[in-house]
Order: sequence, then C-alpha cells, then structure tokens
Amino acid sequence: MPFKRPAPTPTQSNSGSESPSGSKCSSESSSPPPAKRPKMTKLLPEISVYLVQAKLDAPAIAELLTLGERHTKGVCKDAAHADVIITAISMRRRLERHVPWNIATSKAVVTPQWLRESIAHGSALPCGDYVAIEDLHDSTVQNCPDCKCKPCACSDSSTGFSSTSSPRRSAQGQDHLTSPTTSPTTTSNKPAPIPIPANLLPPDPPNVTNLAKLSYTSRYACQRASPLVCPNQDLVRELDIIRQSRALEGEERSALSYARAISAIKAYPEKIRSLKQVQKVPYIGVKISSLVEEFLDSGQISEAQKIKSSERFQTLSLFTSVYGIGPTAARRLAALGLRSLDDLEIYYGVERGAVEQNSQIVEVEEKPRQSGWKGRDKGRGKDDADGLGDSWIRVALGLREDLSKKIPRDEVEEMGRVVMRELDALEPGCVSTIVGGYRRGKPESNDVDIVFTHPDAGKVKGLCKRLVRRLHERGMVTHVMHLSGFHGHDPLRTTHWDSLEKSLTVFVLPPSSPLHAGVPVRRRLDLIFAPPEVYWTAVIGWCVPYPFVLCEIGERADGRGGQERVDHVPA
DNA sequence: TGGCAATACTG
DNA sequence: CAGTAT
DNA sequence: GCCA
Repeated sequence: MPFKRPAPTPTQSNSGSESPSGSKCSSESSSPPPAKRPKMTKLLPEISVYLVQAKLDAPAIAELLTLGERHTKGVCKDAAHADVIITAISMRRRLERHVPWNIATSKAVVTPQWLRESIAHGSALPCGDYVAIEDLHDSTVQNCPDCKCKPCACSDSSTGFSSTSSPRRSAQGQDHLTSPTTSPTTTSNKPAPIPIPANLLPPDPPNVTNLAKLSYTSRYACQRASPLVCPNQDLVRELDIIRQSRALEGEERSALSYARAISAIKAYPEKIRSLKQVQKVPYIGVKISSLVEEFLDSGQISEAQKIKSSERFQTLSLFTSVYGIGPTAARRLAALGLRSLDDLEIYYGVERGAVEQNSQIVEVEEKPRQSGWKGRDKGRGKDDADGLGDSWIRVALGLREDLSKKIPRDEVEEMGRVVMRELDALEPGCVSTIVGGYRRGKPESNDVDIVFTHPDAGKVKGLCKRLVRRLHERGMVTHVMHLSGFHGHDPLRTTHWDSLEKSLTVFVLPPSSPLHAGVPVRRRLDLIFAPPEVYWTAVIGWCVPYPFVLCEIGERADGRGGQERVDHVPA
C-alpha cells in the first residue's frame, strides 16, 4: 500500500466527535433542543425502534436514523430495548447474526418501509403489512405497537403536523434518494441553466462498493466498511476519554494510538464479547487490550472513569472547547488557577453587562470590526505580554455556546442552498458538494464543509474571497476565522492541491430562510474552493475522518477513483 | 527503536 | 517559533 | 501506544 507519497495532502475536516450521551434509546441525541424552535411533534412518540444497519447503505441508514430520532421515542442501541426492529434483511439466518432470535421473536420485525410510511401516514401502521422475515410474521403482528398506543390524531394534533406537509423541503421520505450526500448542487436556477460538465457530476449510475471486500482487519480506514453507529459504542466512549485526556495533557503520540485503535474498533461489525476478538483488530496492543479486557469484565474502564471525574480533565476539556484555545493554553490557564468559563471571561476581560445572567438574549450582535470586515481586532499589544491577551479569545468565548451545538441535516442542507444562491449571483455555473460528516451520513454535524468548483478553472481564483466578502456584507458571515489566500506556487511539480482556497467562517442563516427562527444559532462554515481538475479529490479528502491514512486518493485524474470508496468511509 | 500527515495562519 | 486549526 |  502506497502511502507516504511525498505529495500534497488534502487536509481533512470534521472533528470526529462522538454522538454524546445516551443510555438506552436516545432520541434527538444530546443537546435537548429547548423546544424553542421548530416545534416538531413526534409522530410515533410511544414507539422505540432498533435499526439493523446491515444491508442498508449509508444514506439509507442516515435517513432512517434521522426519521427514528425525530419521530419515535428513540433509536435504541440494543435491540432488546426496542419495541420495533427495523431491518432490510429478509433471511432468518442472516438476521440472527445481528439480533438474537429470542429477542427477534418478542418484537415486531419490519422493513424500513414501515417507518417511512408510518411517519408519512402520521401514526404507526400495522406491522403485519411490513413483515421483514417470514418466520416472524405471527410474532410481528402480535407485538406490533400499532395504533393502540396512540390515540390517533386527537386534540393534541394542533401542534402536530405531518412532516410531509412541512413547508420547506420536499425531500424527506423519498425512497430512492438521489444519494443526498452526493449530488452536487448547481447554481442553475431558472434563467441560464449552465450545463455542468459530466466530469463534475457524480457518476451515474453511482459506483457501488463491494462491502465484502472491506474488512475490519484492514490497516487502512479506507478499506474498512464501517457502520454509522457501532455496536461497541460504550467501549469506544470509554477509550475516547483516555484519548482526549492524553491529547489534553500533551501526550500526542499516545493520543494518536488511541485514536487509531478507536477508529479500528468502530469498524468492527459486531459486539465484542471476547478478548480474542479484539486481538484481531489492528492497532490494539498490550495496553489497550488490557483496557478492553477490563471493559468486558466490568462494563467500564477504571482509568477512564477516573479521568472523567477528575476536575483536571473537566477543566481542560471546557477550556479547549473555546475556539482558539488548545491543549497548551488550556493547561496554562488551569495552572493559573482558572476553572470556569466565568474565570476565563474575567481573565480575558469580557465586559460583563449587568444583564448577563438573566436575559439570555442580549442582542449581542457582533459589531463589524473596524479594521475591515475580517472580524478580528489587531492593535492592542498591551496585555499580550504573556501571549494570551488575545482579544480574539473574547469573541470565541461568545461563540462557544452556539458552536458547540450540533447541526441537523436539514439545516446543513439549507445552509448549502443559501450559500449556493449567493455564489450563483456572484459567479454562475459553480458546482458544490457538502462534505465532511454530513456526507458520511452523520445525522448531525459540528460544522458544515462545502467544496466548490467551477467548470472554468480560471473563474475559481479569488472566488473564495469574493464569496466570503459577499456573505459578510449580507450579514450571513459574522466572523472570518481564517481566509487563505491564493498562493501562486510554481506551476510545476506542485499538484493543484495547494491551490485550494479556503475560508473558515461563522455563518448565520438569513431571516429570509425558512429555517431562520428567532435568534438563529451561529454555525461554523468552511468553504473550500478547488480547481475543477481536483474537485472530486478535494471532496473525498474532506470526507475522510481522522485519523486518516492516505490511500491512493486521486489516483484518477478526475478524482473519481475515490468515489467508490467514499460512500463507506468510517465515521 | 524511530516514527507517527501535512500545512496554513497568527501573534 | 509555538500554538491552533483543518 | 502500536507497528515495522
């Protein structure tokens, strides 16, 4: 395996965070949206589901998980806790590999269509019509939570509207989704539908990955299939705490080892029950192996527990959650005795209005920075003596809360549309793909990464800056953390990788957007501009999660060589 | 035992 | 150059 | 911390 090519690397994006908390059946994942905004009423509030991911492709899994989270009581991590098991498997033998038979017989086991149509219908449909496995017909009918649990469409329906009637967005319960994660959005609106060159469109028909060839034993992540939600999530969560701790304490090498091991475990297709199983997983050596052993015995890892409960870890984690504060600064701040965000605000001299505590909505609209629109002060070299007086950290402190919120796919897509609309006005004919975690099928993202190009290579240069300027003028980009210029490197040996322009910004949906509600949450938005020749390579590169190992990305000139791999990138 | 991806940008 | 970010 |  060739890796280690001297060349250019796409940098990746997307932090590999975990889906957070979660005990049994989580819905809506972590951050309990204070029900302030899109007050979505669940259509199947009494039913919890379990999704067997086998035989489903990433987009379908994402779709079903999203539906499950949004409209059921919760998506269970364990079939035993669910009321309904959803699977595309039709053979008993195969199902037994994922769900113990005695469990399966005590539930309703149905096809994905049951979920889709029940939601479209507004309440649970008879499971008997969606039996996934013949042998389970009777038990499925018997265990179906049907209508009996829900007083179908009653008084309460005032708040309840069917998702299908939702004003914006049309695509929701579509069956043959056109791989929502893939289709590049074009800027073609009504007037001049500029044709997009075929080499910038996704392959049609889409490439299909032979999952059988992807084994978890592969050393390279790009050769492993990986479920969106791994069966060993609890174990992974424990190990990740140790990983984080190592990183926070500056033991990067160790952290890297944990990261690789975790990535490998995530690719392991079934629940790990014995040490023997783990030993086969790459990047699991003596130490981690012993940790896993402890986990198998006790369901937890004492070292992780200890770390998690330590004040040290909590403080460092909190501090690094501020954009711009990394492990080193966090340790230094902690060493100064600081412990809380309040401490940081005081330390960095945030003006604390009297209001602050009570009225949350203090209309803290960011004032445009005086020195141009690049939102950052320079000037003020006084308190910089200790290297920390960064006034910029104050801004980050204000952004922290918003930026820590996850972004639902709906909103990711809306952001993509909005940005595309602006770009279209600026330079018609552009093509884009939303990459990062979104493209990997994650139901929620930490940020939004979009890769752009234009069929005419000449039109790309400088576009990034222009787009950011426009977005900023229109109030959508509130901050620019970073704007990379166009380096006209020597046109020779340098591949076109370094000619990427990118900008890391903070974005907020405009009032005109259907998803704009009250005070919209500010989001991290990364814009990447690539010349057409490397467009797909860039797309791939930005979809590979950390820790990544490069593997023949870009082997084909048009970058489509990687297309087939990217649809099953590990999460 | 050496090495772990590689770079861009800021202060 | 160190630190943070992707 | 794991691999070559």
